[in-house]
Amino acid sequence: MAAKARGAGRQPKPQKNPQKSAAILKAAEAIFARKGFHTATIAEIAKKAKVSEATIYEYFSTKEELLFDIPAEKISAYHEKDVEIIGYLHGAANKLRFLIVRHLELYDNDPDYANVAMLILKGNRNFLNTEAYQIVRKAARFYVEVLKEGVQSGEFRKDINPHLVRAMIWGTIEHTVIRRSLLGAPADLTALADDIYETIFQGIRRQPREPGFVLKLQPEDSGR
Amino acid sequence: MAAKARGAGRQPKPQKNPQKSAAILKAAEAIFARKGFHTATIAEIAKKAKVSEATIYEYFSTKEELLFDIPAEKISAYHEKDVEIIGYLHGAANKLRFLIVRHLELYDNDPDYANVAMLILKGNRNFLNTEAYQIVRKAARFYVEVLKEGVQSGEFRKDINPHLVRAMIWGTIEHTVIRRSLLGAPADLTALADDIYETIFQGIRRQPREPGFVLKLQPEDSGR
Amino acid sequence: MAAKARGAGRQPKPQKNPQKSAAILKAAEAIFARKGFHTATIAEIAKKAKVSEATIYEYFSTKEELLFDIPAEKISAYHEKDVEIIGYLHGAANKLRFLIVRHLELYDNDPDYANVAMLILKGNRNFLNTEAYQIVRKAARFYVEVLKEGVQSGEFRKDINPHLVRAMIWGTIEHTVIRRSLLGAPADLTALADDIYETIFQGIRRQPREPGFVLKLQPEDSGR
Amino acid sequence: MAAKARGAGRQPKPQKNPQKSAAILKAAEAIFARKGFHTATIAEIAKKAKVSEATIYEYFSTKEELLFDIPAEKISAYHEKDVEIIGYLHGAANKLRFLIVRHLELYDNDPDYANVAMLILKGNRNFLNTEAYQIVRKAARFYVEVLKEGVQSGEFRKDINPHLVRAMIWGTIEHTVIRRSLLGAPADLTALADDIYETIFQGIRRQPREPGFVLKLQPEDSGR
DNA sequence: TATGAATGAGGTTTCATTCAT
DNA sequence: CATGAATGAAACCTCATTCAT
Repeated sequence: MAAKARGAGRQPKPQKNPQKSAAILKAAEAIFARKGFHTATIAEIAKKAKVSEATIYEYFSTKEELLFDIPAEKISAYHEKDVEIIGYLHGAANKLRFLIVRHLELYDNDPDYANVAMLILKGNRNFLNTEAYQIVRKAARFYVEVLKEGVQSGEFRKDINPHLVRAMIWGTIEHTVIRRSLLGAPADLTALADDIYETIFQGIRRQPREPGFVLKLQPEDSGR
Repeated sequence: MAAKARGAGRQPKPQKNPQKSAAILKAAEAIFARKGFHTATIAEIAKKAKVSEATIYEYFSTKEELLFDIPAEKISAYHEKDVEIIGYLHGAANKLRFLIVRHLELYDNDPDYANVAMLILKGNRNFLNTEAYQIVRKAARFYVEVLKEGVQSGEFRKDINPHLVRAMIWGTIEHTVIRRSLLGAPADLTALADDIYETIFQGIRRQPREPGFVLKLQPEDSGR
Repeated sequence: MAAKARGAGRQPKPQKNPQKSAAILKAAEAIFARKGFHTATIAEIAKKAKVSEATIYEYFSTKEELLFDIPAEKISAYHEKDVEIIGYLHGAANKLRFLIVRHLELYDNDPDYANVAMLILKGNRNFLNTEAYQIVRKAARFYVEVLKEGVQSGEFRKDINPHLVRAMIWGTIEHTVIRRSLLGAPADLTALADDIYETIFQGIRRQPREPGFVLKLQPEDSGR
Repeated sequence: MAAKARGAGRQPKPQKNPQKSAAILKAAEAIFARKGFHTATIAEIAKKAKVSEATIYEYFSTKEELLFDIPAEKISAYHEKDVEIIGYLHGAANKLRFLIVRHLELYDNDPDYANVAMLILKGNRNFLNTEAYQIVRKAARFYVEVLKEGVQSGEFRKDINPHLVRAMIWGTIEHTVIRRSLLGAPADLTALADDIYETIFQGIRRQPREPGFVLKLQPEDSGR
C-alpha cells in the first residue's frame, strides 16, 4: 500500500508553478516535522500552504512522494556545494573537519528539516529507493575518500577502518541532531563540530604513553 | 487520535495471563518490525498472536501502549544485568568496552527488536514519556559515569567531554544497527565492538613512535 | 481500479450474520436499482440497511463485490428449481414454454432485481468472472439442450440453429425486461410468455390453409 | 451530480470547429468503449483527442452530453438512409430482411460504437431524454410499420403481435451484439441476418402439419 | 479560440477501539 | 476471560468542471 508505484519508476509531476510547489513543500516540511508522517494530513498541509488539497496532488502524486521530495533539493544542493568547496581545501584532516561542519549545518539552520530527516525519513524503508538517498550515499562515500586520503598522506593512522570512522562521525552527528529534535538541546549544533572532530582525531586515550620525556612533561596529569 | 490518554496517567492493565501478554508482545514486535507502526494493524497482530483483537485490548489499552511495552522488559532486564556485572569489572576502559559489547548484543540477537527500537521508537516523541525511556536514560548516565571514572583514574584524557563521547559511542552503535535493519549488513554486530572501542580509544590520529617527534608535537596538545 | 483482486480468487467474507448480510444486499439492490452503480453510494446503502458503512465492509469487501453478490443467490436458486421441475415435464415444447415462463418470472416479481441485472450487470465486464455468471451460462446451455431435444423428437424443425433460437428467446425476454425497467411497460411480464413462445414456435409466416397451395410451396422448404 | 442541467433544457454548444468536435467524439467513443462511462476520464479522452480538457468543455457542456452526442449523428444518418432505401423495396418480407441487415451493420462495422451503445447507453435512463433516442424510437416504429404492412399484404400471419415481433428481432440483434462486445464472438454479425430473418419468419415448428399430401411428400422427415 | 491551472465535492475504504454476550 | 461484531472517524485521492489569460 505504501509502496504503490514507488521506486525506480518515479515520474515527477511536471512542476507547473515552482513557487507553489515550494510553498507546498515548505508547508509539508513544517507539518510533518511537528506531527509525523501519518499523523499529518494533507488537509492540514493544504491549509498551511494556502492551496486546496487537490492542488497538492497536482504537484505531488502521493503523500509519500511529497515527503520524499522534501529532502531532494536540499540534499543535492548541499552535496554539490561540498564537492565544490572541498576542492579548495588542503589536507585530509582539514577536509574532514569541513565535512563535519557542513553536515551539522545542514540540520542546524533548519529544525523542521532536521525533524523530517531524522524522525521520519531515517526509519522509512521506501526512502532507500529515492534519488535523494542516492545522494546521501554519495556523501557517505565522500567521507570514506577523505579518510583514505588521510591514511595515505600519513595524517591518519594506517590501521583505521574508514567505514567505521565514517559510521562514527555520521552516527555522532545524527545522534546529536535527533537529541535536539526530541529534547531541544543542544541548540547550537555547529558548535560541536570541533569537539567531534578533535575527539575522533585524538581518541580518548590519555596521551601519550611514550616513556621518559613524556612523563616528565606532563606531571600535572599524573597527579590527578 | 494518537495521544488520547498518553503521558503521565498510564494505567497498565492488570496482566491477567502473562503468557498471553507475552505472546501478544512478541507478535506485535514481529509485525511492527516488518511493517512499521502505522502500517501494522491490530488485526494482523491478533492473528499472529492467535488471539482476538479484543483480547489485545484486554492487555494493552492502546496500540501505542502495545508498542511501548515491547522494549519495557527487555531494556530493564538488560540494564539490570549491566549494573550487576559491571560491579565485578575493574578499570574504566574495561567497563567501557563491556558496555559497548552489551549494547550491541541487545540488538544483535533480536533483529525484530532492533527494527522496532531503531526504526519506530527512535522517532516517536511519545516514547520519551515512557518508563522504558527512563531506563534508557539511566543506561546513558552509566556511560558517562564510566567515562568520568576513566578520566579520574587517568585512563582517559582529562579534557574529553564525556557527554560527547557517550554520544559518539551511542551514535555509532545505533547508526550501525539501523544500517543493518535497513540494508542487512553487517550481519554480525558484536564483532564490531572491539573496533569501535579501539577507534574511540585511540582516535584516528597517526601515532608518533619516535620520542623526538613526540616532544615536538606534544605542546599543542598539552596546551588544552 | 475496478478489478482489484476480482475474478477467480474471490474470498467471500465469512457471513457472520446472514440476516444482516441479506438486509445489506436488499438495500444495495434497491439503491443500485434506482441510481445505478456509480451514482449509488455506500453511505446511502448503509443508511437504508440501517447499518454503518463500515459494517457493509465487514460483509462485502468491495462495492463491486456487493453488486455481484446480489444476483448470486437468486440466480442459483432459480436455476436449481428449473432443473428440478423440468424433470417432471414431458416434451421439448412443453419444457421450452416452461423455461420462458420462469425466465420472465425471475424479473417480473422483483423490479429492483430486474434493474440491477439489466441496467447494471449486463454492461459490466467484470461480471463475467463471477460465479453468478457461470450459472447464467448453465441456464443458457439448458435452453440449447431443450431445443436439441425438440429437434430430435421431431417437435422442432431439424434445421434450426439452437444457439440462435436461444439468443432470440433470451434477447426477446431481456429486451422486454429492459423496456419495462426504463419505460415502465408492460407491467406484467409473465403474460408475455405464451405470446413469445407461440411466435417463436409458429414463426410469422402466414400459414397456408389450402392443401393445393401447400404442395406448391413445400418443395423449396423440403430442399433445405 | 449526474443530472445537473439534464433533460429538456439542453443547449448544444455552438460547434465552432467541426473537425475538432469530431475528433473529441471519436476519442470519447474509443475510451468509453474500453473503460465504461464512469471509469473513463475526461483527461484520458482529451489526451487521446490531443486537446486540452478545457477544450472538451468548449464543445460539450458535460461528460454525459459528450456521451450522448456519440450516437446522435450516427443514428440519424443510419435511419435516414433506411428510410430512403426502403422506398425502393417491394414486399414486407423483403423490407424486414433489409432492416435486419442494416441493424446489424450499424454495429458490425464499429465495435467501439457497439460497446458504447450496448454496454453504456442501454442502461442509462437519461439517454431516454435524448434526441438520439427519439430517432431510435422512429426506427422502432419503422419495424412495426413494415410488420403491419406484411400482415395486410398477407405475407405475415394475421395474428402476430407486431410489437412483440419487433421486440424479438430487436432483442435478438442486441443480444448478439452484446455477446460480441463482451465475449468477442461472433466476429461477423451481418452473417446472421438471414438466419435471424428465416427463423423469425418460419418459426421453429416442424413444418407442416397439413394432412394427406404433405405426409406423402416429405417421407424422409417423418422417418427421423 | 484554447488551455493551464486550480479546486469543490465527495467517495471508498481502513482501523483502532468498544461492548454485549 | 475472551471475543464476535459493529462502528465512528477520517484520510487519501480522483475528477468533472471553471476561469483567467
